[in-house]
Amino acid sequence: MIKTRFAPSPTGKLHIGGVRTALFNYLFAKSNNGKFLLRIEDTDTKRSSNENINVILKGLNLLKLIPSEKEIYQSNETKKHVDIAYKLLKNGYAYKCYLSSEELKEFRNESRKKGEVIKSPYRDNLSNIKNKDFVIRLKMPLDGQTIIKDEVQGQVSVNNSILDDMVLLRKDNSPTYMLASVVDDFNMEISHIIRGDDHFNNAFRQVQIIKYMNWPIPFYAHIPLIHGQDGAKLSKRHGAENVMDYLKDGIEVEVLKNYLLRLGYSINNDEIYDLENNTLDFKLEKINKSPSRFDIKKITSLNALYLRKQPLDTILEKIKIEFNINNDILKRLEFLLPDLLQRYTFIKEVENDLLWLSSDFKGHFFQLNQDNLNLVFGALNILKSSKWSLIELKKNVDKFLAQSNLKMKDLGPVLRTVLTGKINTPDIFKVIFILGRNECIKRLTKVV
RNA sequence: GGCCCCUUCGUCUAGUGGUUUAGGACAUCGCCCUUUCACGGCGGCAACACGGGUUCGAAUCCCGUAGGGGUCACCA
Repeated sequence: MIKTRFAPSPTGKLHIGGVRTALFNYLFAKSNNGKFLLRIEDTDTKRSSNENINVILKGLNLLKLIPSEKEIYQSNETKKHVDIAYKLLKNGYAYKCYLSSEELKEFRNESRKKGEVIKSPYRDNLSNIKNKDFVIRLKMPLDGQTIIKDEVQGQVSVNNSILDDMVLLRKDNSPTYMLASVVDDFNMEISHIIRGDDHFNNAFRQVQIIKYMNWPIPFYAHIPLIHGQDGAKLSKRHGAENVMDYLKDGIEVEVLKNYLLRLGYSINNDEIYDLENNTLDFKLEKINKSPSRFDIKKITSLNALYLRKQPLDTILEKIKIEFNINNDILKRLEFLLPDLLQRYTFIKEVENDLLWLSSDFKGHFFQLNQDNLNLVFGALNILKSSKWSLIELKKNVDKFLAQSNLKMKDLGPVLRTVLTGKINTPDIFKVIFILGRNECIKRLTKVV
């Protein structure tokens, strides 16, 4: 059974890169009739917060990236992690290191200069030192190579000499991420670890624990990071890295997911792939290896495109949920929505139109010059007498314009401004038609 | 600096040795449509990082160089 997991640490908000990782994990699991699990990596008690956990939970829910099972909290698994550390210690695959942080600092400076990895002098020191704090470190193999067959990166090998004896258990007996994550993945029977490229180097070190424990080695897929416009790893300074911000700004969930997917994964030449209603045969090997830049302009235009492609009912439902729509408005909105949608980038733009769509619309006071006043009078006459259909209205207006030796461009903008208070709306005839005779006369009369 | 990865229009990408005058999308520019704003339509600008090989033939394979990124914690 294919099992993937998304394992965020609640030390920050749910950011765009995390969402993409979650999405890939989700898609891959679903494509293979597998399970998508969620594990909260909250072992860093100082930086983790419940608030962030809730943001992650709510965010995934909102994005419809819903785990197959209840989420697991890494902090609840601590005992298992510690047990493994001691088991490794007992079997000679790990050792107690008594280096102080000052000593360690010195070692680091030196090793950095030499381009070597820190070797703790306690690695082979078997004498038991009492009454002193220690950490447990993993005994990395000193020679040979470690090979990872990564589903995205391909086969990559690294000399074991560059692998450091990473800390498994801290001085306070708490497990590090390096240990905890491996143990949890084993216990959760994760078959495929799909995570950010920034973890790639960790894989070579973590796999040693797996080998020492004789556990099955999972498939790895390290996906490239998303970069900001400047080409560097996406971070706070690039503005909204919190997904909630994009959603608040009006990006639709489906668009966000679509864009994130297509950033490094292409489906033919489709700009929008309907993830909701289609099953995608998601293949890890189709993921591009190079990082890509997040382009707010593109995702914005995708949003506009998406609105135009959506069934009207879907959009209408969303509007109804977010705004107060009475029957008056609803009738008009339903009629004009297709035209309106061609003008929107975000659904929330409807708010401006809801104003004049309402019979409560007070309008604005316009000081019209004589020419324009005459036009309004002319229009009033037509509206009072015309048969109320789009065709008849247009016919009568055309007749009036011909008689007055005028063009539509003389009349249209004037009517639009008076009737709607806006300078851009759908076809003015449609506006007039759906507002209705009384409403139009009411609004026009106000300015004469 | 060590190690690892990457490199097609400004950006996201298609392309897996000949079907390619390198295709699409966003952005940008121009034109058309036009009652406004849009939509839409048509068109322009614009890329295989560089240098060597391999081959009858290379964006596609190999090797260098350059550039970019990631990572080097008792953070995750």
